[in-house]
Amino acid sequence: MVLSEKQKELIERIGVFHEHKGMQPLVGRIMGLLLVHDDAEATFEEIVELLGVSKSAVSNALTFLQAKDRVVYTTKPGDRKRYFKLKVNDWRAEFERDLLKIAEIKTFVDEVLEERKDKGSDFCSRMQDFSNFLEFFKQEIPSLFERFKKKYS
Amino acid sequence: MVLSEKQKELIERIGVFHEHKGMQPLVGRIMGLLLVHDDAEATFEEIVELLGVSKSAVSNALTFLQAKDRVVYTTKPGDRKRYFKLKVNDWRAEFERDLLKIAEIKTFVDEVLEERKDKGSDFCSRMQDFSNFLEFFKQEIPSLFERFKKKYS
DNA sequence: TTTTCGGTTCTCTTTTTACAGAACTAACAA
DNA sequence: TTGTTAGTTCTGTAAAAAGAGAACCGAAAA
Repeated sequence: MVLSEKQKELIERIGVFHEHKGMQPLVGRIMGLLLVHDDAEATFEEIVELLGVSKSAVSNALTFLQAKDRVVYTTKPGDRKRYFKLKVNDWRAEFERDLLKIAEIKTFVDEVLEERKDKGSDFCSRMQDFSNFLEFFKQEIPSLFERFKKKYS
Repeated sequence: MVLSEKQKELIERIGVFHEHKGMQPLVGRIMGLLLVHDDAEATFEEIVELLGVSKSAVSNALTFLQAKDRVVYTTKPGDRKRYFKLKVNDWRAEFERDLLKIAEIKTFVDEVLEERKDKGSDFCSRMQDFSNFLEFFKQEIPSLFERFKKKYS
């Protein structure tokens, strides 16, 4: 396949978005490519050609994406190539991981509170509020998905 | 003040946590310092000395943190120094920003869906589910904070 | 069994990041 | 008016990240 201008531009923007999340440039662009690719999957060679990067870079990026459980590959009978695709089925699990990750700060908030000597201070009480909220938030996550499921069924 | 071993170690861990979120090392450690600092605030000079870094690095990091609305400074009469502290009051706004940020992917999902030609495919329908969920999620955010408020009052 | 294909690994280069250090500046102080 | 304080800005640099390119490797094909 050949990428349209619109597709190329989308890939770049999706790439930058993921870069801001801490991923390396090529990783983000590969995710972009797999999203806009007409077949929703691509071979190793195709990725190299469509993104104009080296085999080594693609190899490393794909290894990373597979380790992070974001990409899988399938094979086809009589074809040695691997067909890489995003695990779109798993958006729920992935999103849940993201939510838990941002709530992870609770660990530090709690440790800080334990360590501080000014327990009664305004500072500590604010931090305690935050910690309480984070606990509440974590507990709310499952019900969030359930409520969504109920709404769309 | 002087930092205890436990405080130093906490600062490093908080620093690394923020690094993983894409912030530069010193920015994360300054946030850590302001969290564990006995006074919950620190002067420019103190930050330089306690973290053992250069003035320029601290200046840039503080400028960044203020631009991101994470840190403010106060002054005291007859004292030219600035006392930098975290905006702990704003944890709610900050957390909301984080949530909106991870939901930002919806923009791309929707653009991808618009661009794709295989509208009826399994791939597209999964992506549409995800987009619907993200919309639902964004709408749920205010009520999340309200429910928390109600619970703790 | 040799060649080809599909991908990996290693080494080297380029680019970017993060910071140091010194010069600089604005405000106040002596 | 000169000096001091508190911080900023500029320039250089060490280290790390990102990727190129070539050598390599294993499985399958010829």
